[in-house]
Amino acid sequence: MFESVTIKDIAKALGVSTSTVSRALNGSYEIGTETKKLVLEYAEKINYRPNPIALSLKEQKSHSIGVVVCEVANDYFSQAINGIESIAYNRGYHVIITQTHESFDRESANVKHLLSRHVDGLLVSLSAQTTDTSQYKYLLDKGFPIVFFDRAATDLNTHKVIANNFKGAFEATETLLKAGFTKIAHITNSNNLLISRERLDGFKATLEQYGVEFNAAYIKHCNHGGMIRDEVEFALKELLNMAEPPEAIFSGSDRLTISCVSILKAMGIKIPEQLALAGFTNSDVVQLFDPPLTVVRQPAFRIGQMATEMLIKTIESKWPVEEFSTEKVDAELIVRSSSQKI
Amino acid sequence: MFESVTIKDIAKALGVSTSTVSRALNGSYEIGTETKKLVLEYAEKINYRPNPIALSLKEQKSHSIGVVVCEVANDYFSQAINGIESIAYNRGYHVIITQTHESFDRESANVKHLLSRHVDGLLVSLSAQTTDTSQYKYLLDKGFPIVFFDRAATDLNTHKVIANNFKGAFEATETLLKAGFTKIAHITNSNNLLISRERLDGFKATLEQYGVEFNAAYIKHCNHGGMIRDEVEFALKELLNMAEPPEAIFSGSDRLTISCVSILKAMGIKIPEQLALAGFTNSDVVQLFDPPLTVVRQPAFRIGQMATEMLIKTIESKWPVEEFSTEKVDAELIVRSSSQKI
DNA sequence: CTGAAAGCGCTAACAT
DNA sequence: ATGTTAGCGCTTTCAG
Repeated sequence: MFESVTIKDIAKALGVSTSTVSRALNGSYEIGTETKKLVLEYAEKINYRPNPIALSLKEQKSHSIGVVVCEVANDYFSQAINGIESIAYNRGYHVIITQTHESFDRESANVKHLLSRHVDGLLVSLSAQTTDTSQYKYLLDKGFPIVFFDRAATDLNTHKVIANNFKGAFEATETLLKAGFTKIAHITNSNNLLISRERLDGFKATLEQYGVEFNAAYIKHCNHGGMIRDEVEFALKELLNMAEPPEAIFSGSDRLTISCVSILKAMGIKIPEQLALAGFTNSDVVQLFDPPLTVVRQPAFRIGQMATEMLIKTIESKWPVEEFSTEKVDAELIVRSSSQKI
Repeated sequence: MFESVTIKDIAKALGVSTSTVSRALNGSYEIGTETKKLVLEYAEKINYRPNPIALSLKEQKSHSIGVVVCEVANDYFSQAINGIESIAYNRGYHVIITQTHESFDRESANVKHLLSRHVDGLLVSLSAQTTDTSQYKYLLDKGFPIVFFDRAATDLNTHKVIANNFKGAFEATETLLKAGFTKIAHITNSNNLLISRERLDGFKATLEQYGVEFNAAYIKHCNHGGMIRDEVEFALKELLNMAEPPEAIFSGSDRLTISCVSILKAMGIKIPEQLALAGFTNSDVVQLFDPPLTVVRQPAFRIGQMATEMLIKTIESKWPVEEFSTEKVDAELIVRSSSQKI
């Protein structure tokens, strides 16, 4: 490896012991002011940097946190990672990112891999396929710090940071209703995901409040979260081929919203004339779409930051954490023309 | 830390020495078949995983690679990181990502931070502000492995993976010329970046080949690479206020292309009727724009993979690497309506 | 074929 | 106030 200065080099150069150097560097009181100054100056001069690996071995901490997301190349997650990174960096942690590609097996393998790397804690957003959360339960029971963000597990007692999905879905549905649509379909991610269930609940609640009857045939679950285009296309075609096809769609995830636009365009369906659309997405370019999209945008950066703050707090807590909190942050509805009645 | 099984536990349980266990685990030949089997089985049974931190300390290798990019929340870089991750994961390396936000100071700090973390090598894409590459020179001279991707330094002798920027720019300009535009402006990133210079060269070469005179006033450099919207807006306004304003724009980066569309829309300028557009971007949703965008798309995922393969090869090379190669990969021109003459 | 011991860089008792 | 030493988990001479 690229050679570097050790505490031993300093000790030798100054004719003191390594422990003296260590004490000086760590600002211990039981050391002479003179010696301390000497060591500090010399260390500065030769640009000494403690070896984090040695520290990790000693402290049994790696100062790294593992991140599990479905994919990096996704507006929501890349923004969240940006937030995670910003906090972790400042707190001296580094971030190891892994992707599940919505597969439970990949997710399990990633968690194992991260643990074998001795990460100090985990920031996870479940894959769409995941129903078995026992590996997390096992870890949490042992006191291992885990914070879920966005896609949390319902049955696990730990810190969570999630968007107010119910409210976001409510507002999106409401804007569609207010625009004059009553036959509204909802295309959403796997029902395994809590976010899907919450968004569906928000959707239903809005209909109820506005006195519109709920039609179960208008709900389509895409279990791969839009990763498979055919799945979305199939759902869309089924909806359009109904005796009474919907007039509007509320889509429940980043990828689904984009897929819907893409597929409808390819099919020659005009938005919003033939089918209006409002959906969750964190893409910042949807106002440039044809038509500009009405979206629910989550504060992904902030969510990443909050989750990381909670995780580091848990990691650095002296006592086993027993009290867990769930932070809920509001998503923002941005109304544009895709949800307007022409 | 979350407890884990060590070689010592196995040794104790089996009544052998730690070195025997180590040898068995590492498939050394100087060990009895019986003992070996015993150890292997027991290790398997109790799910033993070697401590990577201890290994790192011993081997003086961290099995991690540092990545320096301007930002994660950018289509090009998130795709590249995806590629980096895919290779690194398979080769047992983990990836530490840092962002410069186009600032030289952040870049320097990130490199220092990564080094203090003892990464085994660096994958870097320079910030738009960077002109001083002496820190990399210093490291390279010491034999430290660095691979540049996308935004490489000209004066440094090391591995590089870049897109064929000249060709990409040539084709984009050509499609504009063939559509019938002759007054073409070029908005690009800081001239500090080699990619900017190569793209400008490609632009000039096309004009020359098609016998169109080059007009220096049609070249606008945005030194913050589109991070600052006003900068792009100012450039665009200057162009439009010229006595002979351009009929088309060729934009030289992801962020600039998107910014141009966004600003022109806000200004009420119709694309391509009033101003046609073709530009570099890796966004996968630009065909949904109004109008669908003509773009040069780079194989970012592949570039990330190649750079990582080269880096790991260099890291694991027994002998100091003296021969460096520059891999050039083709970008793809995708023609859509933003570059058509109406 | 196997065990003992040193050492990677650092900290923290435990001496002096 | 400073030095000595052990130990974190592992590999690797060096003995036997």
